Amino acid sequence: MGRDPRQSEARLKDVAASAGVSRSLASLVIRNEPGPSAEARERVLEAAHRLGYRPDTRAQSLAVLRTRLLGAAFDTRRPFQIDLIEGLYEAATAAGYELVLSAQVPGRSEEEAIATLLGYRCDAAILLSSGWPAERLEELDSRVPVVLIGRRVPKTNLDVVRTSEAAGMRLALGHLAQLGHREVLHIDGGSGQIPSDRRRAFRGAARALGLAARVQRGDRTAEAGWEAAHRLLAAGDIPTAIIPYHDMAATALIDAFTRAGVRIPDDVSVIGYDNSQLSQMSHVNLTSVGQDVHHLATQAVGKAVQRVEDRNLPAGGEVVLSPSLIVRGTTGPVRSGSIAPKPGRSVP
Amino acid sequence: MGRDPRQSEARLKDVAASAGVSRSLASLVIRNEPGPSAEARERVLEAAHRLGYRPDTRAQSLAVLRTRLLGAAFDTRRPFQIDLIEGLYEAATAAGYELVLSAQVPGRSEEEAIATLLGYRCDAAILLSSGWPAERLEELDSRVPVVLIGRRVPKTNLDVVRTSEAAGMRLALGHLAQLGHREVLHIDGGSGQIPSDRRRAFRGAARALGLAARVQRGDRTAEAGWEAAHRLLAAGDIPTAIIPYHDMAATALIDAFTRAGVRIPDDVSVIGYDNSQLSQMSHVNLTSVGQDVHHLATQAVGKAVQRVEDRNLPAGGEVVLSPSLIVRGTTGPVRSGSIAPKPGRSVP
DNA sequence: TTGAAAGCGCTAACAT
DNA sequence: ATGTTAGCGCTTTCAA
Repeated sequence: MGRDPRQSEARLKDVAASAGVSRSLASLVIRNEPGPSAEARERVLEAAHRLGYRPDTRAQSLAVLRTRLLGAAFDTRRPFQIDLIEGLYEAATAAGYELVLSAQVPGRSEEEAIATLLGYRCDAAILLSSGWPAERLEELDSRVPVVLIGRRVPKTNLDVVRTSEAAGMRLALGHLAQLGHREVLHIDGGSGQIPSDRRRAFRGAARALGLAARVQRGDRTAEAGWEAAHRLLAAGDIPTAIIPYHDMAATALIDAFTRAGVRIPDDVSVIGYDNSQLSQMSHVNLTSVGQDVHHLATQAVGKAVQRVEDRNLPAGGEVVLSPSLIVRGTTGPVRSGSIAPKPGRSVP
Repeated sequence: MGRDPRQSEARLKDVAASAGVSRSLASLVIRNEPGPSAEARERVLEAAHRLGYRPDTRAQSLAVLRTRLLGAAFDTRRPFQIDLIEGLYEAATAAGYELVLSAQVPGRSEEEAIATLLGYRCDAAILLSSGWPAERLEELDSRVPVVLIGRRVPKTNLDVVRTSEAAGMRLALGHLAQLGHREVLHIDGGSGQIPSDRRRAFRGAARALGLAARVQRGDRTAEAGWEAAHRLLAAGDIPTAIIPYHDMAATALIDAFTRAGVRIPDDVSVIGYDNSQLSQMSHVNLTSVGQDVHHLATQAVGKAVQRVEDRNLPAGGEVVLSPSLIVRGTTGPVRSGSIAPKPGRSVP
């Protein structure tokens, strides 16, 4: 077996030797701790640079009994979580922690994603997509501080950061009511805590505003919007305002309607959910209930860090943020007169 | 400072003690190595389970001088790379490695993403989105085996796995030619290695097929498609076939056209690039040149692992895969007669 | 301001 | 089949 042609990774020892100082001195310099003389500092830094030295985070964390690592488990298939990742990096960095990602993908369960995080011994875990029941989450939380984003976990005191569904629906339906709409339809997200909360919030807000509320079953896919549109077209029963589960479904629904000659927002107003990159694209231009990703991420990291730094702290319960409504081009005043969709293509 | 109320993480030592065996025996059992008796095995496993033991990957890798970690640097803003991640997890797992992700996001440069990976001491780095020049990549490769996905790096022998742009454009333009199109337009992706390769491939394929080729400047955003469509509409100069840079741009372009009363594919055929989840959505139903994500990921992991296991191996150059054309609903036979787009909305 | 020594959790080579 | 010992790269007392 031949020797590695590649120069083996430089270690602190090498840097110290090369600079002619002890390892501990070199260590202090590298971590920018006070102590070493300016001259020693310079020599060490020079050597480190010359050798391309980079501290080994494993050894480092092993020695200090802390990883300063925040684990984040997310699902590649949920665009909203991708947005969240961006905010988490920023917040973690600001708090002096590193973020380590573990993805849930088809073929890699939440189970595995979380197990990996535990293997890294991250100081806390932030779960963006947990479908786990309360008990499992609580058990996990007894091993490492856990913060959930987005999802309510009833009957527990787990750390949760989420956006108020009730407030979101109040904003959305309030906007529609103001535009003169009297009947609203929600295409829901199927089963799961968030869809169910959102559904309930929809009903509650409609009742409070005196709007007639209808709910149609859907799921978390874009297809659900597409199918709902076709169902409505087939039934010839098209409400003046629709709130699909999220932006993806809303976009698909709009597309189906547009192709069928139903005009948005002239005939039907549509409000999405998540204010995702998709909704922001100018050709989509979707009115949407936005979660404040930045704030969500900051709060989650804040909670995590708090529990890491004071390990006596128990889980702190929910932080509920307010959403905002971003009014774009898919909502408008209700038009009198009936809708006469044309089947088939939309051009004369 | 109070004591941690949380039971401190169980260590191998604890498991061994609890099972009444030595650490090395416990280690063998945990790693499922031959040696320990069935009875000892059982005792250790039981203790491990009871204590919720999970090996510390840091300590493990430190001891074996290998992390069995494949680092992947990607960009959250590029949907194609998200798809790739899924494939990489699968391939890495199959090869007995773990995948560790490091994202490039607005506010976190490629620089930092890669530095983090080096800190983890991953055995090899797979770069999905490198914009680095050849020299920097070569220098990095001298520290740790590097495999690039997607991007050609001229004049080097770096490990690269990519899809042939030439073949992709041949497929796309061949399909269009067969449908009777005589003139094709490419909205390009601006500057960068991939856009430039793709542009050149477009021109080459058009020439070979005897098609009139036009190229319009764009960039890597969806907006570029939207804007291109409006430019064409304004100029009243709409070709019968268009190949935007990627699916996102294609979708935006189609949307702009549809709203203006230009029918797809009746008036204009459109082919996207990437066969992304977006293009697969039934309401988008976009004919698209697909890169084989699974194959791309497998090859990249294969190359990485090869160089990890035989560290004498030099970088192995390019692997170029063949794309395929997924024909969906946005391409059709060229129609005789001129296109008369209606400005404004699409319904009578 | 600097150095020596112990230890973080684990594996590996070598006893027994 | 099982235990002992040294060491992975780093930080951290503690002494000099």
